[in-house]
Amino acid sequence: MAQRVNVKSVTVKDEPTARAQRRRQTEERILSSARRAFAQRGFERATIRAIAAEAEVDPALVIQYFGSKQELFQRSVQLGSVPPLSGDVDELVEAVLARIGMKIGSLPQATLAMMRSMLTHPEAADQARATLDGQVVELGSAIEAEDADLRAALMVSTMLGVTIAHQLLDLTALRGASPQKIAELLRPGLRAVAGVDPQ
Amino acid sequence: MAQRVNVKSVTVKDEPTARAQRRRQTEERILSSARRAFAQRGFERATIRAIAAEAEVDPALVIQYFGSKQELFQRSVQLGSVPPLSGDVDELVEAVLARIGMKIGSLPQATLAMMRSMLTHPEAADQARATLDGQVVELGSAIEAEDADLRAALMVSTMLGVTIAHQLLDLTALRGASPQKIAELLRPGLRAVAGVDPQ
DNA sequence: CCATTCGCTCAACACTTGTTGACTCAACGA
DNA sequence: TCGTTGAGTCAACAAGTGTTGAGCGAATGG
Repeated sequence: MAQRVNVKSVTVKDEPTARAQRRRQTEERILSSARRAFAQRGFERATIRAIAAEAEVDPALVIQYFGSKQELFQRSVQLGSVPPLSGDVDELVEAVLARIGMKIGSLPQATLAMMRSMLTHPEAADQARATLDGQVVELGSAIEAEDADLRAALMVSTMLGVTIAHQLLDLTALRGASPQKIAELLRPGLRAVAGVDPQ
Repeated sequence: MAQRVNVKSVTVKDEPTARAQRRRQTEERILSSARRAFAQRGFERATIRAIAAEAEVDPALVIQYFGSKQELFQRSVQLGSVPPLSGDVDELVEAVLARIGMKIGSLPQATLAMMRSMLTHPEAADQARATLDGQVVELGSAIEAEDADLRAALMVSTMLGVTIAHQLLDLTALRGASPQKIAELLRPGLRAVAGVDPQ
């Protein structure tokens, strides 16, 4: 149970002191609980008390570490950098589909927290809008057809809708569906919206 | 300002008494404020006090009339019957598109309230899931291709995504877009998902 | 005309929320 | 070894929430 810890930091460099180590551990534990809570209850229903309880920590500590519930939320939804899409339209569509095929069902809690809260929490809405707008621009600049941005926005909206229906609403018809199957059925439609022959 | 009212109910039948009339008026006024509040803040952030204030009424009256915030919400999201879809696949796709073409931008507050709350309010989620599941079945039973229900679910999800992105998130690229244009761009994609040649 | 109904308000309750400041005590560094 | 730092707790506060019960006064109807 008790984990042995170097007392004097014998090794050469920046061996983190036991205290700092412990601090980062609890901080990470809190963040993890927070992400889970925000992801499945949304910003308003997730309470600091519940988060603290799951992290086995006093509520006051959460505030002491993160400043406020809002700041905790911001830290919670910060996601590891998403590699930017690139290539021609065909490749982009495939990339988007692959993202669904692989990642749906295993989306990071940060993303789910974000999506869960974006309709009711104004700051989450702003951030979501910014993120989605960004993807629209990325996609749009590769589309040659007229109304590139509008088409891109519709593609993004489609993926958004499928993700919400599947991950957050748990639509019955999507419950058992395999991500690959979904991607496969979506492909012709997405290609059509992107303005290339559906093939 | 003062509207003349029959004192003795001279006319033959069921002339509503002034009191009852007044009551239904305030009840409707409260419902209207509630719908607006739920639609733009969501269930948790919409407060009874704010609703009552906008309806120029005491908060207690809201509870007295509707029982609880939850019951008020249920009454608020009850929407006038949606005509069930019917016909073959082509007609169904057109009907769905027409619904976007006409109604996006002028969706009833009840629907918006529902959608706004469905990710964070469990009861709203249940009701939304039920409604969407219903539409999936309607659509699915008309699709001849394999995976009819899955295809139907993807169509419904697409419409859901577009509506959310347009009405609730206010995506920049969708901001100015005309509903007809959106429907037009969506058509080939939807037809593809429905399993008919995109044409 | 008068007793009763009933729309409506007022003030308060009970509870939950985020947040704060004083405090404890083990780890730390010299 | 000893003073200091800092992780973590405890109890409490202030604000806001939904909800309740007593009460007022006008409409009602006999």
